[in-house]
Amino acid sequence: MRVIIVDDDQIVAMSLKTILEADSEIEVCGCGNDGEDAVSLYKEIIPDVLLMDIQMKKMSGLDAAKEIISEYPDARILLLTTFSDDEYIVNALEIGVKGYILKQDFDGIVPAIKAVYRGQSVFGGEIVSKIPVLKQSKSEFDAASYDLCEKELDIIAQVGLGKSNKEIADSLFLSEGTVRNYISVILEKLSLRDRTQLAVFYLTKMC
Amino acid sequence: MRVIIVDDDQIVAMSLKTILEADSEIEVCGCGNDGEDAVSLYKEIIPDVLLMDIQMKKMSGLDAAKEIISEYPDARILLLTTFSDDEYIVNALEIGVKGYILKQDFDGIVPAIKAVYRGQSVFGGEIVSKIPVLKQSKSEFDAASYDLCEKELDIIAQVGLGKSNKEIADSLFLSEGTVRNYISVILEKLSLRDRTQLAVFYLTKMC
DNA sequence: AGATTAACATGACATTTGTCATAATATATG
DNA sequence: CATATATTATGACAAATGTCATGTTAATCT
Repeated sequence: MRVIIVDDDQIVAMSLKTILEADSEIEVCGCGNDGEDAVSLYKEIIPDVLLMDIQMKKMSGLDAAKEIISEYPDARILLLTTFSDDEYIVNALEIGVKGYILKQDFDGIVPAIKAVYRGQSVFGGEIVSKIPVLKQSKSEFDAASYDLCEKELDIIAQVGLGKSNKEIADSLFLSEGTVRNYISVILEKLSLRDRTQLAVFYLTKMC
Repeated sequence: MRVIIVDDDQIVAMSLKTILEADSEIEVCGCGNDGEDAVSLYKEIIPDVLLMDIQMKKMSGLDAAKEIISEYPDARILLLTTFSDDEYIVNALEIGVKGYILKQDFDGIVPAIKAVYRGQSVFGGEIVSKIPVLKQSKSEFDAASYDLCEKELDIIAQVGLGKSNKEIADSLFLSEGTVRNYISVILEKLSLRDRTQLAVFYLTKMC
């Protein structure tokens, strides 16, 4: 299993090399220090796995990965990140990187490389939970648990569209005062303060 | 590293056991044949990793995973699937499963277990590309095209959280009247009527 | 220096909003 | 039938909101 290591920080790069070479299956066949190194080394050596830092001068790991994958779609690239609250995760997934793990997780790097080598994708720690689809997980909002009736839900939906009380009243054939009362009750039930918070609640919790 | 194996098919379960036990770091400390086994074995043994088939009679691997994770949120569960075009992937991610790989990928299972044991998440083959996020284009809202300055964007974001003028004023060290004026200008620029519409705009177009 | 502009503030005002007490009507339930 | 209960409505009131004209200060430009 031939691996290339690319990291801005010489010390980190050497530490990684030591860790990887302690495993008999792995051979470190190249080392670089920035994204441009990564691209040229990759083309020259065509390793089994490219282990690369994300934040580097000259060319970021993300850009290097993009360039490499555009030419070698099956490239197995494992990116290293420093913090788990990393916003690059979606970009990395879009580019087609095979892994994205925390640099600090020394023990995890070897198994991650092996898994990537086998064609799997690996994501460190909390990183998976940062993927937006999952955050906007339906959250299974339950109207019953808030004791909201059908009409109240109608009204909430309209507030969530930015409608005024008068507009809501007209569309439901109610008086404006009635709508005001409904909203007052809804705010009480949901422990909210005003219609703006209700709109925010609707859009973030009920959609 | 203590692992439980749960698979509908006795033969597969035994094969897996043989593969895993060939690795000196792994100890198979339990075997089951359906979701209910998985739940009871998990509670009894509390293994480091639970390796489980998805499709099983009595109780599916997905349901079992859900039940286990609701009680043990840190449970490391690796699900096995037969086909890579598997639609359960998003559900699995939402439930909080730590891995989802192809049963056929015999060579990949051991590294996958080790990576999961280290706290990483592993997804086999093409599975990652099935995650819907990747197809969603971000709205790419351009503040400049609406002629909004930095402070206005700050205020919009706070309206989008449901804050009152007073709260916004306090957080930005402005007077309430000033915030009112800012919002009045913002509404004009965005052709909106009130703060609720602004919150809706923010949440749907700017996030 | 004089003029201009940006950032922040005030006060007055109309409107909208949220709360509350109360009540009319219809429907259901005993 | 009598009594709940749900639905809708009113009016009064306070508070928050949005608009507008105007003012202050400090920085910038000519």
